[in-house]
This record gives sequence, C-alpha cells and structure tokens, in this order.
Amino acid sequence: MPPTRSVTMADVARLAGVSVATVSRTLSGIRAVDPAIQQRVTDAADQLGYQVNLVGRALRQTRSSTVGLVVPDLENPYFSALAQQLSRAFSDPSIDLLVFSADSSLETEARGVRSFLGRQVDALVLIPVHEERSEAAVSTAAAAVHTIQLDRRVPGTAASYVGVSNKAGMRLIHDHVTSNIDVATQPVVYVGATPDSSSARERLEGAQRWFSRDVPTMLGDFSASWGREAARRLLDDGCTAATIVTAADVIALGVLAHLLHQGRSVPDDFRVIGFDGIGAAALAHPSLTTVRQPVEEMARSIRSLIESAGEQSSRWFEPALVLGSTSPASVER
Amino acid sequence: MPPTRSVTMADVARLAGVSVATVSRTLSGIRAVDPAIQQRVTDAADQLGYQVNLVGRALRQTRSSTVGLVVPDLENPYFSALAQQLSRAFSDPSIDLLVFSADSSLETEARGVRSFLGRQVDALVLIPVHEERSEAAVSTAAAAVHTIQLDRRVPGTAASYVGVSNKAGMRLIHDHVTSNIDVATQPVVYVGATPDSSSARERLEGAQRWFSRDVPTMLGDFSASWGREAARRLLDDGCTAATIVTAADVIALGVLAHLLHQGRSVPDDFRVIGFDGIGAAALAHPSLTTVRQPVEEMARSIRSLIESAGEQSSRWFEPALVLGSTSPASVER
DNA sequence: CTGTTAGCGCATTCAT
DNA sequence: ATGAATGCGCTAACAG
Repeated sequence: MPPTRSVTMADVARLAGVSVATVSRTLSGIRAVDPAIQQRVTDAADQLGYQVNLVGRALRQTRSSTVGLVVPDLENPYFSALAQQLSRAFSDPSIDLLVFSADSSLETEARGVRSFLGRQVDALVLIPVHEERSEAAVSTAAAAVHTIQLDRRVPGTAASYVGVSNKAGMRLIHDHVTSNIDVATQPVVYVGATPDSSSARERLEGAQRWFSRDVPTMLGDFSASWGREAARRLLDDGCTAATIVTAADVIALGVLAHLLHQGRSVPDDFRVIGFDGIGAAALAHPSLTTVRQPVEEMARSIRSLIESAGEQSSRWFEPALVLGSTSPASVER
Repeated sequence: MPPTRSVTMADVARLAGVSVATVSRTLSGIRAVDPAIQQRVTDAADQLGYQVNLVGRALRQTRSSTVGLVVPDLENPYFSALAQQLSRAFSDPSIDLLVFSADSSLETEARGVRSFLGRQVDALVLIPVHEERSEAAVSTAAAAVHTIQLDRRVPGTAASYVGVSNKAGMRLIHDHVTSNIDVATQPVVYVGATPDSSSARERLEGAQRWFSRDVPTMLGDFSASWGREAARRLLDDGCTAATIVTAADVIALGVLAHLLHQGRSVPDDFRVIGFDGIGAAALAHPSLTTVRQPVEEMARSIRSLIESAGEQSSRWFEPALVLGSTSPASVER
C-alpha cells in the first residue's frame, strides 16, 4: 500500500501560491500570518491531505516532541499500569509517549535507550532492569537527555528518580502484621525477589529491618510462577501455618493460588501480603492485603519533572496499606 | 544534562581522516571497506562516543526501521500480553517496536496513528478502538504504510488482519458447557461487551448462534468492574444458579470475584467461563475455564507479514479450550 | 574501494 | 507579513 510519494510542504506551497516558509508558519501557528493567506494554505493542505513529516521537523529542531519509556516487561501488571498512567499523563497532544519493552534483557534495554536517543527524544523514562548492570544504559541516557528512573534506580547516576519509599511500605506491613498476629508463635516468611533491582533490595532490607534480620527468606523473581514455586517449597517443608510477606502482588497472587489449590486456609492458617496495589489484588478471593503505590501521582510527577525541563531531582512517594482479606483486619478483631 | 552538541559523522570522519561517506559505509556495514580504514573509523567513533542519529538516517531513507503498535489500553492484560509478545517477536536488533496507548479514546488513537506515520514507521499494527469510528484512523494508516489490524478489525479497509476465530471460540465453549451441564434446567447467561469492536460483536454473535438467539445477555465493557457489576445485578435479580459465559477473562474474573465474595459456590451453583487465556486466569481460585488465543504465534505471524513487506492479507487463528475449575470437567464426570 | 555531491522535509535565519 | 536561502545528519548516486 505504500503510495507514490507523500505530499510535502512544497506541494502545499505550490498549490496555495506561497512559499514553503509561509506554509510552515501557518501550520505550526508560530507566527502571525495574513488571515486570507492562512485560509488558502489550510485549504490547500486539506485538499492534498498534507501531514507533517515529523522526521524532517525533528532533524531541523533537534528534538522530537517525544518522551520515551523503557520498561523491563509489559506483561508485568505493575509495569503496564505505570506505562498506561504515564501515557495518560501525556494525553496533551503536544508530546507523545512511546513505550519500548526491554524484555528483561540488558542488551535489549541498551538497544531501547540507544534507539530513543537516536530518535532525539526530549526526555527518557527508564525502569532499569538491573541495579548495577543497567548503569551504562542509564548513564548514556542521562548524558544525552533528561532521564528519569522510575520505580527502580541505579545509584550514582546523573538521572532523576521517581518511586515509593519501599522501606516505609515494609514498615506499614510490619505494623499491620504485628498488631494482629502473635509473631512469636506464628512464623513470618518473606518471599521476595533477588536483590538485583533497587526495589527488590530495598524491600528485602525493609523486611529484614522491621521484622528481623534473620527472618526466613526465599528469593526468586517478580512473577506469579515464582510465588507458586515458593509456596510449594514451603508446604513441602512441612509448614502448616505462616504469615507470608512478599515483595510484589504478582508473587503474592502466585503464593495464594498455590495455597488455595492445596486446600490451605487463608487467612486462618496462612496470611499473605502483597506489594504494589495492582488491580488484580482486589480481584483475588480472598482479596489481597497489600501496599499501594500512588501510580497516577507518580506519573503526573514525572510529567512535571519533564516539563520543568530541568534539573536532576528525585521524589519518593509514600505507599498506603490496603486491607484485604488475606490478613486479619485490625478493626474487626 | 543536555550536553553541548552531539557528535556527528563529520566529527568521526575528521578524526579518522576520511570522508563522511566512508564513515557511513563503515558503520552501516552496507558496503565493503578497507580493513585498515575500517579500524580507524571504528576507533574514532568509539573514542568520540559516536551514536547514529536515527532522525537523519530516517529522513534520508524515508523509513525508520520502526514498527508502531497502537493499543487501546495497556492496563488490559490481554493487550499488554500482545504488546509484550510483539516486542519479543521483534527482538531482532534491526527493527524497533514502539508502543503507543490510545487510552481508549478515538482522538488519541488518531493522534497515535498520525504520530507514527509522521515518524516514517515501516509498518503499523493497530488494535482499533471502535469497529466503525476507527475507520478513518485505519484507512489513513493503510493508505500510507503496511497496516495490520490485530484482534479487532474495521471492516472494508485496505489493511491486513490477524486475530482468532471468535465464533469458533464460542463454539468450543458451547460444546464444553452443553456436554457437561443440562442447559435445559440450568440457565446460561452471556456477560459480554457492547458490540462496538469486532471481537465484542463476533463473540456476542457466537454466543447467540451456538447457545440460543435469545440467550439472556448483559453487555458492558472489557473490564473486571463490569464483570462485578453484572454479577451483582444477576444476584439482585434473585438468580441462584447459572452458567455465566463471558466475552473476556477480565470480565469473568470480575464476575467470579463478586460471586465468591458473596459466598456463592463455584462451580456447583455458578459456572464461569472466560475468553482470551491471559495468565491471571490460571491464578484464580478456582482457576478459570477459558479459551486461549495463541498470542505468541499471532505475534510471530505479524512479524512475518511485515517482513514479507507485502500484500494485504489476513489470518485467523484457532483458539483452544483451557479447562479450569470454574466449570465441570468433562473427563472427571 | 573512496571522495564529492546532492537532497530527504522542515524551521529558521536574514532580507525585503 | 512574506520569500529566499541555509543546514539539521545522514545515505545514495556518481565519479574516479
């Protein structure tokens, strides 16, 4: 279907009997133009079906009215929620948000960054795959354009950061758990993710700090299948009752699914706590107790960070406890 | 952080003592270059930290080695699964897949299409928001570039299509239900989506065709909250037992959540069937019986459609029944 | 195999 | 207020 050749400003200019400069000024509305001529130009543009070539514009302006977002994995519901909210935060027609999935690969992540930089994005939002090994990607990005790390960060880079206080989140969970359960008799187990991203590390550290330095810990990745696997191991080890604190809702949902499929009782014998506050947490039965990240505000914050076009700066949001039915409710007991 | 000025091929050429053309040829590897010179060029490029400017390249080549994907909503897990699988299908470094969310808005969808066309994408993949009102967006896209509609389509446009046979999917569900349940005594209810997308319409038509033209039907949107709402209405109407066939897993999960939270028994009193086969279906308890779309194959199919660079063509995949525990299992009864 | 030249489409000087 | 000219960074055509 690629047609003959696309219509350019020169075509519009010819039809309207003016210069290309006038066409440019008329269509971008950046300077005053005689109303009569303006009409002629827009008519001609309509008639020819003219569409700006953003590549030409970007080359000339050395910017593209585009913000790039690189996420590790779009199938992770927390990341796709961030992507969607960020898209919505840029619904203003003057800036397009484009999303690239790194497919949890450092190479692909680097490719995404190079690609966006090469496309002259005005800013880059990045959820780094790895706390150390994404350093090159983040630094490269930050050296070229305003770069904002989201949710996870690589320490020591010249990039901004927007995320939640993970330790504060773990503290909310700890306070909730200890005020409703006798932790001395009921064991607490932390099912987390290997600390190769800052959020995994901070949540692990939070669990160790608030519960106990040697809280029983199982580490895997941010996935439901890891949650199932961890639950299976727990049951295999003869565990019959526990409070399972996890590093993410997806993990918690996997844990919960396995426990329920094995006929275990939640929250009577097992309690399960998530992290993130994705929509699916409320959909589970029993509904998942979790800690919600203010995703929408975070997205808006990124937008204003980009608009202030400016300085490196970071912002930590406070998460909030969301009581579900996978843990005993304080009010009711 | 925007640095002084980015290094161009001219800088590399100067340092290596060759012409820009040689630099271009060396770095794109498109033509043979003297090994010694090649070395000098790559050394110079490394030393200066040269990165291609893809905007310049795209302007010159009138293509950008980019494929655009416009999805209605990234928070819908079926769409984000498609986006992720498609990204993976383009993991080959020579083509970047960029995703734009239309935020379920026709205006934003149109903007996304214009944006990608203006960026000279080599092909456009589109999940149209509306079966009729997205016509302009699809036609515009198809007139300019190879356009592939995914999952949903606008009839009568010059665009390719990749999706599943929705009627066949409904038939699988019908056969499963009727071979395990006495439909004469146990009512079947269809909880679907208003037919303003082709998939919503085809699934509705499938339900009416295979079950009964006047199967009780409730229509909303593709969301879990609509599922909850529908279930609430059913219970409010005094329904105490039914087989609930839905248009999507997200709807089914909402239905299921509400039924379980109301203490209803699944699958004894209520049966629930989904559509799509997203990961969360297996995570529910009881696990959701559904019909799975071969998302990965569909993604690969799109990739080869684009590579064959060619003619308009369409492909319907066959969905497969996935037995969960929200419906009676045929083998076991 | 390499250098020179030209031009992709546009926004922005500088003149007028 | 408008037009002519310039060049953003790159690759392709053409010589050599």
